[in-house]
Amino acid sequence: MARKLTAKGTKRRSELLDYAARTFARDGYHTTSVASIVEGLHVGKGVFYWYFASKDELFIHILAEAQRALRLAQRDAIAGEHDPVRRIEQGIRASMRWLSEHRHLFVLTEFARTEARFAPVIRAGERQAVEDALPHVAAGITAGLLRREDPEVMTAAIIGVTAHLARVLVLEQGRDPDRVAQAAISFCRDGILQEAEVRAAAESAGASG
Amino acid sequence: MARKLTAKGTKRRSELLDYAARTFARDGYHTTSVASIVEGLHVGKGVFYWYFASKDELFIHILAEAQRALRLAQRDAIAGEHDPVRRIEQGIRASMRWLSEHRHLFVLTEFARTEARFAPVIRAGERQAVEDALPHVAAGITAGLLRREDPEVMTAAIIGVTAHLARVLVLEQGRDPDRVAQAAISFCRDGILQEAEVRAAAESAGASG
Amino acid sequence: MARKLTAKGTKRRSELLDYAARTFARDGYHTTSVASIVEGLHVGKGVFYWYFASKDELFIHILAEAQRALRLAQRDAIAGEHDPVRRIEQGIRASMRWLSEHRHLFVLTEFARTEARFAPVIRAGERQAVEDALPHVAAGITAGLLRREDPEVMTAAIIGVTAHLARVLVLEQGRDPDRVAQAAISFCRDGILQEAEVRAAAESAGASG
Amino acid sequence: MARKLTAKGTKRRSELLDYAARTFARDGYHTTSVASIVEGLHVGKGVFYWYFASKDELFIHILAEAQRALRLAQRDAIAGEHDPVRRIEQGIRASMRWLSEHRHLFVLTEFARTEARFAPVIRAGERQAVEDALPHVAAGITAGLLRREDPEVMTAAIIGVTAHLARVLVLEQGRDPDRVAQAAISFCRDGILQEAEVRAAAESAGASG
DNA sequence: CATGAATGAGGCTTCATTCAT
DNA sequence: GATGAATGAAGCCTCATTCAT
Repeated sequence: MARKLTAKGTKRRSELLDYAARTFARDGYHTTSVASIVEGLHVGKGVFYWYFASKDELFIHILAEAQRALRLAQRDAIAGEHDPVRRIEQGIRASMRWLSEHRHLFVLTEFARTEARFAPVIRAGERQAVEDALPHVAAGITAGLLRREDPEVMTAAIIGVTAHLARVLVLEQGRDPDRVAQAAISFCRDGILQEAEVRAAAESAGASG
Repeated sequence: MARKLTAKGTKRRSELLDYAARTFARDGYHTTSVASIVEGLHVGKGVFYWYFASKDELFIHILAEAQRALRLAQRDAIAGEHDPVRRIEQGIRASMRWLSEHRHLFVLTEFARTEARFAPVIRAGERQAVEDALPHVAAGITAGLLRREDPEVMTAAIIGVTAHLARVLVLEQGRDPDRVAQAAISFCRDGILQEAEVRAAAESAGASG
Repeated sequence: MARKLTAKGTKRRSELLDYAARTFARDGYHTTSVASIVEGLHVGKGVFYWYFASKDELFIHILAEAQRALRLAQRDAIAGEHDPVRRIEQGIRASMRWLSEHRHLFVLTEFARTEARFAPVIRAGERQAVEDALPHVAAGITAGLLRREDPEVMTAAIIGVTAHLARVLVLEQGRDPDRVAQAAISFCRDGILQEAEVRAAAESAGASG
Repeated sequence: MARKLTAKGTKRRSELLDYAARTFARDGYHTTSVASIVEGLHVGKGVFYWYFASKDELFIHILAEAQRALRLAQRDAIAGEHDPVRRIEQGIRASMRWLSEHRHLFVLTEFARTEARFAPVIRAGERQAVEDALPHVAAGITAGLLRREDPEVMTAAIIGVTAHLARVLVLEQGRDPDRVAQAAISFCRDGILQEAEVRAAAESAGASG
């Protein structure tokens, strides 16, 4: 494609992208037909194929755009921040908020991973996300702020926690994204284990009790 | 359905279940046709519908069976264990191993979540998983071994870490599941933050350095 | 076919015929599968093909049997009767009662007429019915009891009235077959027109009124 | 459905309707595949489903349209006529002619009655037909022109005679519809019985002979 | 740019019939 | 005689895509 678009054309194109994304997310990619998309927008089928070469291409556009937007949100969030730990925290907060506000795009990402044609797009995006976060983790380790563990593992774990809590607690259970972000941060920072001293106190109390 | 099956029939049914699961996982559910399944097994198309009412029904069987099997593996893993923390650790290890050994079923689960008719199955399974793990987390908190945080959040976070590391590090990168399990456990136990004392030492060293 | 059947075999065969006939009538011939018939009788598919060469053959048996039975009922009804008009009346009564008691067979006959493979069976049966009734009509004309009209037309008309009233009033509306038979007889005998004298009286009354 | 159709589209749609109706009538509804219909019209399979949601829906359209057309023909036929008896006669004539000219639609109606999903359409149409004719019969009775019998029964009988003679004498035997209509009228008006006086004369003659 | 119409491969499912045991 | 299993042609329908206007 890469057509030159008029102002109206640009608008049409984003209408298509947005409506398709929401419909794909709600009904599934395969379950949504091109016909239903153009019907939903009250336009002819020609419109669709004027702006996009194929249904697949449209979907890949949606995915790429979503990844770009999330990355931007994360970048903005850590812009003025220099402490590695707080950068990570801000990243988690921004991600949680973005996933909450663009839940339909989140769902699409999860689907895309399961189909051979789209998986590479997602994997590339995820590698990118890891590469974006890795330096902060590494810096945190170097600065002695973070444990001396494989930084790639740590990064992946943080992403995993964030995504899963976003899905289960925010999207499915409807909890407040900022609170869930805080919980995710707390979990990632300190884990689940009680601090040694407190634990010792509790144990002696338990023994004496 | 619910036919009476002979020994041969039972075998055929599992062949179908297994072959279909692997093919769905490799090529995607929608991309795999019933025709290709029966061709792959060198049987007539009717065989499929002798054992299953529909492609969807077969898929739901696969999902349910996978959830049951993972749950059994987890149950076995914590059988002889009474300490809540070690129960959680064993659960993570067992899950990681199972997901690594049944990666195709893991992939299917992730897809199923993205389609309205299958999502309920997955969500039910996940609720079940949370309910299974929750008591141990709660017991750990009561015993003063775990931080006094929302146990449901903790449980969800643990599941999120485990699943994500399984996918990225084990399935995609091919790392050893037991090592990844250990990393997941370590992350979940202690988080990423360096212990306060070490941190203090590092900071003073950094200051003096 | 034409197997020699044991007593048990004969029973099985009529069970099949009866169950199939009722199911065909209720659900339609094409809509009823051989599988559903054997399932309904809790037997294997082999049973079906042991007694009948094909689904079509079974159906044709049902049709032929139905026609034979109706014909017998009619024959019995006029057995002791020698007056042509009363023979016709008794024929109508017997038919109405039989159709009411074997409504499922009636429905099948109507369907069979609409499919090229079965239509000839029905038409043959109907020709037979006309041939059976024709002599009585002809005798009635000769005896000066019936109008001097084309006897074939009269016969067809009588059959038409009987069948239609059976379907609409007895089967659909659930009226009493004997009453409907009486109405059919009355209609066939005298038509709808008021007798001339009564009509004349009414008209003069209307004129004076 | 309920599409906006262009002139060309409207034409296509009627082509489909007409061709399908004739083919269904000739070969049977179940025996006629959608594939054979579109092949017969030299169009792609999609065309069928562009205009109709399903084979069943198309068929129901055909039935409804047929009923509407027959009703119109009847209405036209009695338009200038005020005498109840002549209205009935004209109705019979118009019906006979219409059935003869649209024999394929007649056949479809008869089939439709035998399948659960179509039967309601037919029954509704038939109720309509009875309701249309009933007033004239009732008026005839009130005016003293027709016998004082259950008008619904009379109406049903008239319809039964007309339909049956149309099928057997016109469609199957190829007789002239107007002559058959006349015979039907005569039958319905006067029945089969010879008038009393003629009968008496005949009997005395027979006695003396 | 846009529309309604058309294409036709391909998908899911049914089902009469046959067969090994 | 009888069963569960298997066959595979054929049916209905969907849908991404193309095209004439």
